[in-house]
Amino acid sequence: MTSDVSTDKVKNIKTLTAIQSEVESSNGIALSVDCVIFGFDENKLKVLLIRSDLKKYLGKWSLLGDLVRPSEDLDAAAYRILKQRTGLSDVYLEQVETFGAVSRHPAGRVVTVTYCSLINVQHHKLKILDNELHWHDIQNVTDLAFDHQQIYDTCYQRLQKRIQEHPLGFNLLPKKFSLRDLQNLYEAILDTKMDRRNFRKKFFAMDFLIDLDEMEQDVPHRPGKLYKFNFEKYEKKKKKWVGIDF
Amino acid sequence: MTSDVSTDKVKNIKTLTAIQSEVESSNGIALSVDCVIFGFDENKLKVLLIRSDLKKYLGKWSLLGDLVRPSEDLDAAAYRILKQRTGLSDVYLEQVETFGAVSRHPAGRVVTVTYCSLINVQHHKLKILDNELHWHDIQNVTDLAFDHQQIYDTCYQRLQKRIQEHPLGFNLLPKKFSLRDLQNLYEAILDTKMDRRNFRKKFFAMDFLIDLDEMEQDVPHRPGKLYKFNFEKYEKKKKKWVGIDF
DNA sequence: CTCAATTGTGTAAAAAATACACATTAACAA
DNA sequence: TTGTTAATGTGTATTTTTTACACAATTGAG
Repeated sequence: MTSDVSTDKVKNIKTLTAIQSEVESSNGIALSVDCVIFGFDENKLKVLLIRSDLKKYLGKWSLLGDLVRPSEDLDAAAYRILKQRTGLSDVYLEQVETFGAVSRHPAGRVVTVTYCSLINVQHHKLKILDNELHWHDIQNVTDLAFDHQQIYDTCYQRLQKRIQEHPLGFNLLPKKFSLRDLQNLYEAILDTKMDRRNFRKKFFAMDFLIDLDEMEQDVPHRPGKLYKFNFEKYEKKKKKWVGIDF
Repeated sequence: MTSDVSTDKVKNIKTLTAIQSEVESSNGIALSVDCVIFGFDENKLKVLLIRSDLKKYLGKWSLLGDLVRPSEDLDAAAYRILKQRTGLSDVYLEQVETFGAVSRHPAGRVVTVTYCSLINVQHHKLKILDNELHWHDIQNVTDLAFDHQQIYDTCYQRLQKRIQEHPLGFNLLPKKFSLRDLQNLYEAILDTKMDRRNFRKKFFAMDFLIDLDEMEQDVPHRPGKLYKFNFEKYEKKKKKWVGIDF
């Protein structure tokens, strides 16, 4: 883990204004990566946004992104952005869609490849030192800068779909969690209520949970058991995986 | 319908060599679109490929693609390629994934946005006049130029998945078809055998088939009924659509 | 007229999803 | 210490969905 992300930011992260000048000086199509970074905290699904520094979008929030460097793989660019902004590496990242309407960016022709990322807010919490960067409840994500609202909507829908096919949710939880935590997460992402007994049945049947023989602490009621996710077992089964159903 | 696609081609379609010089003269990242165009003929799933004209890939087959023009939307570029190559417009087209490894193209940095397209071979049949362009059985698609094998594999997997969630198969069939045709199509795409009775049951339950009160002609056995697909009804239901299961 | 090939149809069995209730545990307040 | 609160942990019956499976009817060909 790096010691100070804010320093990195000042040094390495281009502002949108800087991007603008780069795009203008180019005579072709510029390529960027934008990340929709999801987190889960206080039983709410959150997304990490930054304030736009373009005049046109003054005060609006936007996704985290940057231009792709000439000798950088696309995925590497997405990882770089995540690392710079959250200090986290080794996180879940999935390419979602590429947006390339001619006039989507006021600075010129910028095509953007978008990625969806799931991170564990506990691990990341202390590293946001820039007050222009905030976790937003997904309820309140409206009217983003550029075409970022559309991008965000697409990524959120993708997340909803993917989490019903693969147990990705674990990427959003701390290492140890209770089944209630897990269900809260699924209910937050899918925006539904589920039957507690059937939910447990389904997850136990999947057989990806390792019982830690520990209990929740400091809860004002009967504590639940804690589990961790069996990533190895999932990776093995993933090839043949057809899907979960909720 | 345009009268002569081959003329269009000579005038408008860049060769890969031409792309190469464009890429080399640029100092940034070039952006292209590649299309995986699927067809269905003689009960086999086919994909449209063209011979590479790059020395490095001499004799190998590659996907149909072109550079994106500076003032052209991404989707428009994909439609343009389809129109130029098949003469067809108004076809099913879906963006699949963007490939951007630094050295994926020998001519320089070219990031490519890939699209999957489904077309009706009957409508298109007469328009291939270029003998460097061919329909290939999907069984025989191996060792494509560039990273096109990977791209093709990704698109084929996507097709297999999508066709189990949405009734896209109709885009590959003629307007009138029998249930046997439909089942042959699904069996070809998914590479499985299905129970005839259960297959029929499932499709009738979906309620997207319009009985034309016509019969197959010139078959050496009892002829089957012909149907057409109810696109309007599907479009209405699509919003709430969760998925078919096969 | 018979043969070959394929269509069209229904039902029973198995599997999966859903609905639903009560005893148990720990923290806290009285 | 005891009762209250708020949640955990568990099993079964019902419904729905999926699967497996067989036989009569139709057409063209010989």
